[in-house]
Amino acid sequence: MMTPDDTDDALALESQLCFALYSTQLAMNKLYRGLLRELDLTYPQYLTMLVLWQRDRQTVSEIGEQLYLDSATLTPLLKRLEAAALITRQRSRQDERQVEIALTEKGRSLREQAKAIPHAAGCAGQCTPEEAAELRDALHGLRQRLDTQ
Amino acid sequence: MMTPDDTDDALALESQLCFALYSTQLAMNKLYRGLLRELDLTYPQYLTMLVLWQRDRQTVSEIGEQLYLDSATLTPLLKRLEAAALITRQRSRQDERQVEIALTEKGRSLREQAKAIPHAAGCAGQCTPEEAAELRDALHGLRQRLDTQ
DNA sequence: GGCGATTGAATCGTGCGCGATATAAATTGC
DNA sequence: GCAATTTATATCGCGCACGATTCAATCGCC
Repeated sequence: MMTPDDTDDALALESQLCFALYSTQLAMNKLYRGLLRELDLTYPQYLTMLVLWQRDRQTVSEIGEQLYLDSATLTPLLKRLEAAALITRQRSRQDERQVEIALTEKGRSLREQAKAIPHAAGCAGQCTPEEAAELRDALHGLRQRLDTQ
Repeated sequence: MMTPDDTDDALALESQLCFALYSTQLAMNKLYRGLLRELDLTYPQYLTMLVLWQRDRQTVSEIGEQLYLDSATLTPLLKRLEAAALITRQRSRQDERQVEIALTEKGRSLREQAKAIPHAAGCAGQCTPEEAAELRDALHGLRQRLDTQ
């Protein structure tokens, strides 16, 4: 049976997946702000460093593909990482349109301090590795379906 | 057995729940940008309207408690909703520190157009209601654990 | 009644995200 | 070989988020 406010329920804030995602991301951001304070990184800067720690020397758009960010976001962010002496930005010789991002020694060595962060975050979320992996995979699945729209 | 790069795996971008959350939220935001274009609302503005459609006449901090946002974010956002003639902002008589936010007739009537959005978003995410509810609850649980840290 | 503490909103500064546009380099087509 | 198109990055403008601070109103306490 259809009640008059079935559509009301659909518009209820707490019933919506999108708000669960939004507010949890806000909380996660807050958590990482604290964890990253002593590394002097913002959360998107940390993600960028993760990408470079996995593979050094990438172009702006290669980094962007992995983070789902474009140059309008990355260029200023990378300039700040450069100002912090964690990376260098240099035009490619082969293709002058591209800018190669490379870690400095300081950038590489920051990785040691960063190693503690995933575990600290896991503790804060009070997730077992299995729970975390399951939720992660569900989110990646959702993102993929959203991306292909 | 411990391999030398166990910690490397922990720092891998795609292995991290936080990045799954981050990138899925970016994708969700992009989806809503499209859906909300004809309502002339941003996504945080839409969430604010959801709060007010559920209960009219709330103070800035009451809205903030539901959205997990503070006045530094809400005040300018609410001023934009006021400029769009969707809400009014008025100092409370009883307590002059508070500002009461109320829907205008235009704000109330926008709800009719918004009714279509949750369903459209559900289709885009290609989730069954059950999947969506399960993921939503898992996220709310995580957020709660993150908040109480 | 008066005064220090608290509360609610606003303001300021910084750093994302991203649509739109610009610019320069490389590639394609003829 | 050169004009037209495409590609990679940068720039601009706007709207969040949020830490830090300010300011006025209210509360608590004597």
